[in-house]
Amino acid sequence: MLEQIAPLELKAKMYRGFADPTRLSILESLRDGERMVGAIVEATGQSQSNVSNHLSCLKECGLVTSRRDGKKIFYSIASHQVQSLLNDGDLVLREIRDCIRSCAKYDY
Amino acid sequence: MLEQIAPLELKAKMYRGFADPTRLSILESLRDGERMVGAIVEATGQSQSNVSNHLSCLKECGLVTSRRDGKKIFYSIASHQVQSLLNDGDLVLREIRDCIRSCAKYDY
DNA sequence: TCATCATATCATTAAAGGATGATATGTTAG
DNA sequence: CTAACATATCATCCTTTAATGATATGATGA
Repeated sequence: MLEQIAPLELKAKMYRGFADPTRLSILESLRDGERMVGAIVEATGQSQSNVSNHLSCLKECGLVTSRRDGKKIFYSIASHQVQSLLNDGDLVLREIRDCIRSCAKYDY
Repeated sequence: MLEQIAPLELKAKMYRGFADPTRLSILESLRDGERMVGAIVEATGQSQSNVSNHLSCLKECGLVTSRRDGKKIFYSIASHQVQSLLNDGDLVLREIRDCIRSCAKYDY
């Protein structure tokens, strides 16, 4: 099954990691450096279980990495390339800010 | 309402344009240059109404632009910056291809 | 004006997706 | 060993999302 998945769908799947507000807020909280789960929970204002759930997926997708230090687990952005994508996202948003604000779809 | 939407949600909203397979295939079909709707329909293999619906949203969000030539409407990627984001997406995907393939979420 | 071409819009439906809250699991100090 | 800390997992539910197919709208040539 998965062997036959087209690159396009893989790519869309990748962008999904950025397209959900909770996930994006997690990634944003990690831009300045690694954080433990508890800190991500505080930074994002989401429930611990929700954050854990999303982190699990982001990690499995390869967008973040983790390391354990005793009871604590630290997460960080997986690569410079992911950071670069986030930076580009900022630039695009700057361009289309007014348009996207007025679009009625995806009213978060 | 919309005035109060946080930048994070705006950004997630922007990434949404890339995270849906149909939308992404539309954007991908435009990377080499502008196309009329009919051609996008062929390139993506989606129904005309579905393509139109997504194009409408992509346009309103500012990710694509359009011009009319008689009966035909041509769409193109809105800016170099959007192209750049697509390029970065390719690079990230290259890095995480094996991981994301194995992730069970978003089985397109 | 009307038929044809090209595209946009709309109502409906089925499926996907995300959050919650309880609970399970892993680590560690006393 | 046990309690406390930190995090992961799970079942459920509600909301959102995308596709379909019919139809509306716009442009044009005869």
